[in-house]
Amino acid sequence: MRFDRPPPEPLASAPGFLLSWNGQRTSHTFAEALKPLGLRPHHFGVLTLIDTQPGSTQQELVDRSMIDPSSMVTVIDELEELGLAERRPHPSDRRKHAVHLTDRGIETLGRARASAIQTAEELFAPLDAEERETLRRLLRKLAGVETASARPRLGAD
Amino acid sequence: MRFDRPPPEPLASAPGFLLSWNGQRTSHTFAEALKPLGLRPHHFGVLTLIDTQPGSTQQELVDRSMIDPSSMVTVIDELEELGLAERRPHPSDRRKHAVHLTDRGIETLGRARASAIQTAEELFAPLDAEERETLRRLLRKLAGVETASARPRLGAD
DNA sequence: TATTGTTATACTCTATAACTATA
DNA sequence: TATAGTTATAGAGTATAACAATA
Repeated sequence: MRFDRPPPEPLASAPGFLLSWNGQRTSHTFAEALKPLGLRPHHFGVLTLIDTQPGSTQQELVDRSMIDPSSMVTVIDELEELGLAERRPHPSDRRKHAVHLTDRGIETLGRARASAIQTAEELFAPLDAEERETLRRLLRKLAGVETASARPRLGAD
Repeated sequence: MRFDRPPPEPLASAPGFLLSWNGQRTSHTFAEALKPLGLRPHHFGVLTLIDTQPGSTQQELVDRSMIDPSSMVTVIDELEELGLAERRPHPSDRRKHAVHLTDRGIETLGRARASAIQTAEELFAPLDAEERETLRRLLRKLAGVETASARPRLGAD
């Protein structure tokens, strides 16, 4: 699929297609922005989750990411090869690993976040601040995310 | 990716992830709905385009669908195998094919549309009519679709 | 020379099932 | 018996480049 021009009619009039197209373009653009850092979207997502809760087990990361277990193994393998994360023995269960970020992982996550913020800025440029907030609210409602009071948002990706 | 539950935080707070997730769920749900008819989303899209402009060349379908040329060959091959479309000689250029729907293609397209309408109804159930229209408007703007006056919309997919 | 359609191929991503070691 | 992690494998989907026929 090409994303260098808007979808032509009659596709652009179909709400389902519109949503798919915007979603795919978004993933694609973020993926491109992460490439210079040697990362793919899953790497960024998992780095973020480890940062949020250092020492998570792989199973916990699976639950919080919607990535399946075998893919999670690959992602963490790659993060280790890149020197961004490491598996440590879990204190109380020898089956589990406690996954942590390395110093370099923390640095790289910072750079990835900056890149994501800039990408989001470019992607959402056609919308003003109020429209962006409306879109976010509608997408959360559509996804079935609990809208329990005002959670702090991530701003970036 | 699993779509049977909403994405957990902090992913659900990231506008880019939200958009990707909703888009992927939408594609996935439409794909599932089309399976009983033996169709994939590309089949439905191309059937729609042929119906809109019978006798289109494959290149025209490529331009109007954002499907690349070699994939278009496969899609039309499959539509022919299913007895839903056929390549006819182009009246003025022997390199080209004029692609038409068969009677069965027209019937199947009708069934696919009905299925798409029902799927869209289920997907967008969390939003009321006004919210759906707002979402559609914002997604069109985000995609860069020209909002030139009121075009008739497709209602369905 | 350029265009239309085709073929062959390779690549990415993901899903599935079977296996191990521990509990 | 059940769980955490791993491995191997297969499948879907898509992109790329080379090619033949025709303009």
